[in-house]
Amino acid sequence: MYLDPKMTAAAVEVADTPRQLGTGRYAGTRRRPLPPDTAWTEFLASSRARLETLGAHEILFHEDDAANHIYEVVSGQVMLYRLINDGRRQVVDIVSAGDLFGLSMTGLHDCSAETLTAAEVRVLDRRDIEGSGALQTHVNRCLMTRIESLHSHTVLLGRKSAQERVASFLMRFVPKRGVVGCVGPAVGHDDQTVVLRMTRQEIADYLGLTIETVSRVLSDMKRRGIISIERNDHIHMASVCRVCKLTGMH
Amino acid sequence: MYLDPKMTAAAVEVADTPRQLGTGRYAGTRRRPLPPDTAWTEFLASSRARLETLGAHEILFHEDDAANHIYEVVSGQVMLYRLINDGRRQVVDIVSAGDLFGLSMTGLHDCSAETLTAAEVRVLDRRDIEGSGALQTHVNRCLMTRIESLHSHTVLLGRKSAQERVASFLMRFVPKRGVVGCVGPAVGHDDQTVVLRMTRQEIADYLGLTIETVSRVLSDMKRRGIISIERNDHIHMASVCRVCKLTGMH
DNA sequence: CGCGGTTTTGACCGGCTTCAAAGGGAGTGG
DNA sequence: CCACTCCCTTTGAAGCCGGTCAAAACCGCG
Repeated sequence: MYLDPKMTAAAVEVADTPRQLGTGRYAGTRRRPLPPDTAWTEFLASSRARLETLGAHEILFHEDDAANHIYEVVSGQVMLYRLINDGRRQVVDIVSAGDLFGLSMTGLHDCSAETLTAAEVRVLDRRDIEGSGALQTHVNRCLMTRIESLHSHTVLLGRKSAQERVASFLMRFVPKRGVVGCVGPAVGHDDQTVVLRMTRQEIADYLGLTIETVSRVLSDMKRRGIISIERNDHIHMASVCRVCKLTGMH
Repeated sequence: MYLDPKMTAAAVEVADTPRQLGTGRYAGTRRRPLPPDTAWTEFLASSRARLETLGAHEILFHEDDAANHIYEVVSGQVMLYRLINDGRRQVVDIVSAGDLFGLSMTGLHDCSAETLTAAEVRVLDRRDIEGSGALQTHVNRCLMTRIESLHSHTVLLGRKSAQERVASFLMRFVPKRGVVGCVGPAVGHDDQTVVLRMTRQEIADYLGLTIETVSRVLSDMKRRGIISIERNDHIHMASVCRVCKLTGMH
């Protein structure tokens, strides 16, 4: 049911790059919390928007379906993925509370959307937001955030080793570190438990790896005392800082 | 000056995927030409927008620079890239005529921008567009297009072999095929010459490969009669269709 | 012709995939 | 409570793709 072996990331010369860049923040999205957008919240209150409550692993739409609605994650997480004909899958994005998804320029969805966890999703008619400029401003901010997140993920897929990918992935779930902007090495002891609400297969498809490699990297980190795993989806990091150092950003 | 070896893409089971997806179009952006946006063109005419004319390999901004302007490509191509501290580089996007770039949610650019070719770029003040809803609509469309393009690139980096990446890259430059939406196998003979306005290093950094691998793949395609190379940046494809089949989308 | 840059080619190696089998954990039924 | 199944995960062994390092070829250009 599968196939194709594939590649290797590269080490790269940056010969003529003119200057050294700024502080090396973690590659996760450099997002800051969106300020409340009154036009948007008012719209939600008055509109025909409906709130859907979904269980884990429910599909919202498929690639190539007509894109007549846009979606806002209220709670939980949703993954967006693409398939290629021979069965390979790539998870292209993971969205959570406040994120918009399902917008399309072509009229057809360019990927499929499936909940990772139980989730609430607000479904809006595409045309309802197309009219209003004030709403577009909010949509805009969400799109820019997604783009910055995709840029980070591009670097991960193009240039990071398996270990760096898994470490980066773990850091995604640490509040105030990684994704939201690292606040620095954090004083005192610095342990943390993250809950992975994804199967190994989903993680692998997100990180551009195989299920076996993800498993091996986690086992190796466990062996080295960097993490401990309980119940398979609860991962305890003895030192967040140590994991962060493995991401390839420091 | 570099380093890290890296990974392998994966073959993936898609066990519980409910249905077979639609037609396998090429993974390049599924973009269709934007309809003329009168609000936008009027704005450009009346605004303080300035048009900059640049040579090849000029830098517009660096990662972490303040993002006070947004940019519109008028002609030529611009690449966006990120560096990680040890020198690895990943080109995260390549933009051309009509595309906007340099928008940021955080106030700082999340990547650097450098021209690939001689180019004209319109530079707009960030605040000039922030006010107007009508303009946001145009910005929105551009952002959605970029996101769809990034999704395609994510699949390429996460799941494609070196040969598939290079073939996909070549198809990018074939008008009416790949990027803009494949019009099908094309009747009659179907040869085409594309001009690569990028060095091997830039191509490698875009495709998540090394310079040597890019070179080897191209040599191999040449040996097999699929392409011929003249003057190093002119690549003649004997049959576009044949190259397209190597992209991994068919 | 010689020189500096990029590109190509070669030989080797290693990380990740592949293929295969063993190990858990949860649910069901006796 | 235990046996059994199913599914996911982990572990093992082997192979290959692409990276690494190094040298040769190419290509303007002075």
